[in-house]
Parts: sequence; C-alpha cells; structure tokens
Amino acid sequence: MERMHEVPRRGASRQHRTEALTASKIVDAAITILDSEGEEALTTRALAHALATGAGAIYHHLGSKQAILAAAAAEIVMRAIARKPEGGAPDADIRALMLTLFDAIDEHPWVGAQLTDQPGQPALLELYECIGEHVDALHVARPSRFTAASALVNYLLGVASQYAAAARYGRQVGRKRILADIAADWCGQQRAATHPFAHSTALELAEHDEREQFIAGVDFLLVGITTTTRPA
Amino acid sequence: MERMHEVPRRGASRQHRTEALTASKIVDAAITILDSEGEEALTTRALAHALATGAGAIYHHLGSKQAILAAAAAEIVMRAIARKPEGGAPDADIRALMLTLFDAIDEHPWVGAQLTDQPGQPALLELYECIGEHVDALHVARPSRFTAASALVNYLLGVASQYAAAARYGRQVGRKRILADIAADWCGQQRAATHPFAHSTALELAEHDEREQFIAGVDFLLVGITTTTRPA
DNA sequence: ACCTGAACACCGTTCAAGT
DNA sequence: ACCTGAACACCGTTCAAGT
Repeated sequence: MERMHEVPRRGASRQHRTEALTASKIVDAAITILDSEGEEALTTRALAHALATGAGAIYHHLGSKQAILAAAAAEIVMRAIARKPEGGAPDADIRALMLTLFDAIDEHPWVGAQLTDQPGQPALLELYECIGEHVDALHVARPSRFTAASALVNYLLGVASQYAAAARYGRQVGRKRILADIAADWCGQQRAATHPFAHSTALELAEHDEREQFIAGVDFLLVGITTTTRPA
Repeated sequence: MERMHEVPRRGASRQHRTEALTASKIVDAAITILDSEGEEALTTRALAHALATGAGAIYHHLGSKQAILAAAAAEIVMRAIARKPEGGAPDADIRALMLTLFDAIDEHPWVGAQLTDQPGQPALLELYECIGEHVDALHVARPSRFTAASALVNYLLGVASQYAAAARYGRQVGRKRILADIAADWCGQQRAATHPFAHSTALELAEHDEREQFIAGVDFLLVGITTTTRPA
C-alpha cells in the first residue's frame, strides 16, 4: 500500500460542536476541503472529522456524497453568477459572464468534474439559465436560442473538465507545469512524424495565456452565433 | 447494503485460458464490459473473471486501472479516426470528422468521461492531432491554429462528458428519457419565474435532434474561426 | 516470465443504539 | 429529531507463492 492518509488535520473544529449541524454547514465544510486539499481528500470520514461528528450525522442531513458535491458545485456557480458584471452591450456582457465562470472554475477546479458527474445537476441549470438569458439579449432568432446557449455551455464544460483533470493529477505542481510536461512529450523526436500538428504547436501549449485562449473560443462561438442566427 | 453485484456472468470465457494474456486482450475485454454494462461494472474483479484469471495477472501487463481505461479510450478514438471520411472541401471534412467522433462517443459514452479523467491522455493527443490537421487545411493563420483546434476539442469534450454522465445515470433508461425528465423539471410551475430561459426552452431540450445540435455548435465555431482568423 | 488469489488499506453507506 | 460510530459490502492494488 502506498496510501497513507493523515486523517487528523490541524486547525478548525476538532472540538465538540456547540451549534447544530445543518446541510449548509456540511456543504461549506466540503467546499473548504475540496479547495484546500482537492477532490480525492473529500471522504465522508474527512468531512465527519472536520465537522467533529460521525458519518451518520452527515447522511441525516444530505442523502449521499453525490448530493454534497452537487450542492457544493451549485454554491460555487451561484456565487460566481451573483458577482457577474452587468449593463454593457449584450455581447460584452456575455463575454464578461463567461470570464467570471472561467475564473470560478480556475479557482475551484473540482467544480469542473462535478458539473458533468450526473445529468440534471442543479449547478448546470443555473449555468444554462444565466448563459441563456444573455443569449436572449443578443436577439438570437427563436429556434436557435437553445442551440446557441447549449454550444456555449458545452464549450465551458469542456474547458472546465480539463481544469478538473489537471487539478486531480497534480494540485501542488500547478497547471503550468502539467502543460509544460505534455508539451515536452509533444516535442519528442518521433512525434514530428506521427503527430506533426501537436509537435508544431507544443510551444504554444506550454506558453499560451489560458484565459485569453478561453475567451478566444467564446468569441468564435459568438461570431458564429450572431452571423448565423440573427433574424433578417 | 443495497448493492448486490452478480459477479459470475453468463457466456464468454469462464474456462481456463489457452492463450497467453496480453495487454491488448485486457483492453478488449475492458471495452466489452464498458460497452455492455457501463463504467461502474468495470472492476478489476469483473475484468479478471471475464479473462479467467486473477487480479495480479492484469497488473502484470498494465500498471493500473487508469492505464486500462486510458488505453481503452485511445483505442476507441483511434478506431473512429481511422474510419473518418476524406477528400472533400476542408470545412466539409472537418464537419465529417467531428460527426464521426460524435458517433463514437454516442456509441461508447464512457469514453467521454475518460478523455477528461487525467491530463496528457493519449486519446486526447490523437483527437487534438486529427482535429488540428483539419484546421490546418482550412488555412487558418499561424498564431490562431492552436486556439482554433483547442476550441473545437474543448467543445467536443463538453458534449462528450455530458454523454458519459447520462450513461452513468441510467444506461437502460436511455438519453431520451433522461432529457425528458430534466425537461419536465424545467417545465415546473415555479421555474417560469426563477428560470425563465430554461422554462421556455424545455420543450426543445426534450425533443431536439442531438446530432443536429452538435453539428450546429461545430458550425458556430467554424464560422467564427474562418471569419476571424483567415489571413487577409 | 507469467500467473494466482488471499490480504491490505481504503471507500460510501447503513443502522442499532444513544441523547 | 438529531446524532454516534462500529459494521457492512464493496473498491484498487500488492505480494508471497506457485508454474
């Protein structure tokens, strides 16, 4: 066995609780663990310990680990949406919204995995709703609103799940390093023949600005959406 | 406990093996289980049983369960790429390629989860390379090739991970039913006030053609890419 | 070298029992 | 009603032992 989890953690609440446990306290504790120690560190045992309680108490308030994760992801998404900028031109607003969501995922990469863990995720509804309302402001023709909003959501989900993967793989290493390692692989001698495109873009993979790249993709979609679906 | 896995399965190889075990045989057996019984059914025990061997034999050929899944996903992606249509106009070719990949994911939805399980996934390199080569054929200006290819890959990953989620949630139920259930939720009385966009597009969620919707998103991206990045 | 399968260190979840 | 924590049914992985 290589694993050696140190369950007892310093700080916070190892004392007996004084206030009653609530669903929202459980979710907050889960977010704290997810942010500071990553997806894999969130076990029912670690959560029970952080809350100074037993496993059963958690199940009394929230029915499953999936429910905790779904609630945690919804909380992060709703916080992000709440601080979205407002009142500019429709396309500027949608860019700003997408960047706000990107920043939230960059800060809480585990959300990216959770968004696509189960269908009908509450966080996904919030995401879709907010993006959809902004698409409406673009005056996209009726039958294309759904398609346009879905395309933006799907693109965001793709980026988000890659962030989650990188965070899972090496939290302390950092994305920069992970991308550099992949780029080094793509630079390999034999790759030039077998994977010429990857080989020739390896440098960009290692050095590009990820936020800029993200918004460039959003812009591709926005151009496509506005030039294709605007009513005549 | 509610779980009651029936490990002994009918048919196939419950006899002793006659030929030696190989990595590719393990991967093929894994694909069979993943396709027929879903992600959750692929345990080392189930795989060992299907191959009429012990757990250790599998670890002798492939170092971890993640390695098996990565190899299985790469196999599916490479098979899909191998049968991609060729020789039309660049933008027609890239649409055909994306549809081929979409169909592969529709048929093997677990691939969608695997693509974003770890960074540096071999399947992802193949995906990126093939899409990138097609972007090159579009004569996209140098500095934007990487951005354009990444946008297409990210969009595909977003769609793919949603397919994986639906398959995980209810394999026998079917996507159609899962989407209908979500749509029913969005149609709820109180949703009209809190989530007007979702409410007003619920019908489309339940009844839209998913393949058509997918390619519409690809078209948004292609229009954006070609009108934004073509050299003057 | 290749394989076997019991054993190990975990998981999420349940449930009798306490307050 | 709310909570406790031991117990249950799993996991992925290892490793001494066999061929």
